[in-house]
Amino acid sequence: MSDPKPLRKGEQTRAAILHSAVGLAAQQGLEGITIGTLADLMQMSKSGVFAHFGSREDLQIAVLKEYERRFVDDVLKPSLSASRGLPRLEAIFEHWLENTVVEATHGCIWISGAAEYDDRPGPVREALVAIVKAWQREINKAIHQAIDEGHLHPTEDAFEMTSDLIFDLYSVILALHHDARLLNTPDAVARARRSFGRLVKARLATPFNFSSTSVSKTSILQQ
Amino acid sequence: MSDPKPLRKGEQTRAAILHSAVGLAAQQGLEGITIGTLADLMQMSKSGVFAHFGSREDLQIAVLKEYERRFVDDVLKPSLSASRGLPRLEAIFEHWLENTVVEATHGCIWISGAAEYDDRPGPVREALVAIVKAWQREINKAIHQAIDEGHLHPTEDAFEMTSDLIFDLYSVILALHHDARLLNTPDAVARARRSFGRLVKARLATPFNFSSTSVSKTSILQQ
DNA sequence: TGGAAAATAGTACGGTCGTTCGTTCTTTTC
DNA sequence: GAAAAGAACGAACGACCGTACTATTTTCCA
Repeated sequence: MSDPKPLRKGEQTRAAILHSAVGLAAQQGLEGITIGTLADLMQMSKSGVFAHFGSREDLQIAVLKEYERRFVDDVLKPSLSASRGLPRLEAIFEHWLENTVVEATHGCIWISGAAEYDDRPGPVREALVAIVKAWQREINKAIHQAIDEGHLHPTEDAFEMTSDLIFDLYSVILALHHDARLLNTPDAVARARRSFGRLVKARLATPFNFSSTSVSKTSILQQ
Repeated sequence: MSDPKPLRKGEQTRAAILHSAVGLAAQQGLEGITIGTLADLMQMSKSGVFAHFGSREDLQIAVLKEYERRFVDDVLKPSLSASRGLPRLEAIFEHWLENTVVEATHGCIWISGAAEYDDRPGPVREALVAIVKAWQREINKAIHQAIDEGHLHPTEDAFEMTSDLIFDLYSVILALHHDARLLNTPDAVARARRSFGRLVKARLATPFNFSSTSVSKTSILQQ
């Protein structure tokens, strides 16, 4: 599984450039990425930076994939230690929320990318769409598990219920990103948590007396 | 009230440029506005276009204000004919929704602008923030009227209830914009309408038997 | 440790950008 | 209808863009 090769120099710098590029994209957007500024940041020549990626477009796609890798590490993987069902769904949302607005971070490039590429066809847009859809499939899985575990109540149309919930969860994150970053609303995080609580509450399998044994003590619902 | 002056030539072209610029911004974003492309669009020289606005930045701000003017005309004003309270709130949401994803339109520049300027200080960002906040104040007013009319139920903390509802309504529009434009989800509009229905239903003053006399027959809740 | 291979630098090219400036054409006013 | 004011043009600027090419330096392995 682990690669024994001692990581050649080129791959090292490539990774370092990619690291800077992700940071740059989080501030300026994917379209804000520039070979020149990246070269300044790395204290390298433009051509030195350029050589590691075939083109600016390939660089942008590489940034998207690197961001996804981090997202999986920071949001999805830690949530898998929570038990299947509602606790895991809550963990996913909480990590997602923190990843979206935490101080160090400068915005989610999926969200800014959505605005940048929704009217601009091409490989970057396609990569972005594929990544977002993959993430929504992960949420979908977690919701279905919560139904299977008897935590959430499926309506007659289970597909509609699930996709509506994904829509609603995503919408809360989008609004959090909007309010926290554009409007600087101080309690945007609290609002997002309350919204999540309402969304789940309305879909609980056993309303108003959901047993605390099957849900973690630190459930978001109890806040 | 009406201006008797017969609208000088310069003001005419300025308005025409602004019209094109709003369309351009809706596709490419405010940062996608370029004096050159605008000049091509208008079949004018770059300097001819430029002369009507002191700078690109002033042009961007002018575009924001023009878009706001249209938004008020297309979303707010038509909703004022619905009766105060929940019917008007529903009308506002419905017009807002249609204005966000209707075919002819190419995205909402407040939403794309939020992603473009959330990390970029300056006059354009300030103008955008002021406009968004003004719109949220309008929603706030409509919600308070719905409470006063006895349609919506205020919790103990009325301020929190109101700002949470604004957050939730805005979030639905953001997710609609995201799903309809980036992901091309075919039934995004239907999902958004259902989400709105749930948001209102959970806050109704008289749950589950809300009299149809005080709410318009075509209430979104009945869909 | 020498020589092939990889990584980085340097330079240049054709574009586009916002903006400036002086000129010319058009509209308005008396 | 002439004079004043306004509107549009055309060319040029400095800056930055992505990319192509060649030269130089560094890294790696036999």
